[in-house]
Amino acid sequence: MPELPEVETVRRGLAPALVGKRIAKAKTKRGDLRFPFPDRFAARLKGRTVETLDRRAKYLLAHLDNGQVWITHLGMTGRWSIIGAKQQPGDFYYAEPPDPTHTHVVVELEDGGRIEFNDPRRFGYMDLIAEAELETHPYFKGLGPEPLSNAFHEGHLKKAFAGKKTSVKAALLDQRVVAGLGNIYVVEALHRVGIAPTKEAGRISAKRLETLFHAIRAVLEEAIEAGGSTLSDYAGADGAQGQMQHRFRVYDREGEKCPTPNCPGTIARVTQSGRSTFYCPRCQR
DNA sequence: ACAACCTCCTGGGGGC
DNA sequence: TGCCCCCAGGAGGTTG
Repeated sequence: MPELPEVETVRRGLAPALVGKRIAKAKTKRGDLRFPFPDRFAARLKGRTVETLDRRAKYLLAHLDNGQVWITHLGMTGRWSIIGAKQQPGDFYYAEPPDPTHTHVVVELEDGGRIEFNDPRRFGYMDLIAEAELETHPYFKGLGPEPLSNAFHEGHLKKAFAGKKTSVKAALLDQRVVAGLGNIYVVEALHRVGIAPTKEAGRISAKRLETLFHAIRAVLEEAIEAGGSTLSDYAGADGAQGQMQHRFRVYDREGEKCPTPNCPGTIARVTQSGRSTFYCPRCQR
């Protein structure tokens, strides 16, 4: 799924269609995604105005004018699309609708805009939460810092990894350590700094953790700039595919030559807790 | 506390 | 062409 850069790309694409707009009508096409929709979900959206569209970790947060926050998690294959024909430059209604078989939520805005949520695998979910309960809600309680915010800083990983016997890859996938990383960007960040994904988190020097900190920032920023990564399902709210997949150094590149200058290694694939890890055994230690 | 494994679900790709 | 198996960006849950 959508990791942080993909969710951020969706947020940026969706915002012009949604922020400041009043919801004329919302419709769910089934009772559940990963979880059941909250009670009277569609009725509670109707008539509300979206004040801001934020992101926390991999969640989209639409703050409504009644103190409620409309949450979307995209799961593995969730997409928000702004539907309609582009009439003139600056219009933001231009996505081609994805396969309607898996369109589960349709929201019509009072200005005539329409957005659709599509999710073949239905690992995504939505919820409505009171703003005052956001921080204590199970979705958000315990989430680590936003990696692109000041709350994530050079000393953070040292503190978070201290004494951890788990692999550095598992540690970085743990949303309590730092929020928003997923399989792809963890693997990419580790290659950039030459740390083996299997390395015990608590045994990495402070100096190397500093370089890792910078690599995490860099890879996420680059990915956002590239509009995220499209492997199969992911697309921005305007329907555009991401471009970051062309810049992967190791992800899904098993058997290819290691891109590190002068490294004679070959990218390997191993399984760590059921997920694919790609890395260069030669230059990642 | 932690690792390994399983689960939700659908679709695409490779092998035969 | 078809079938079967494996794999996939998340993440919560259960075991041991």
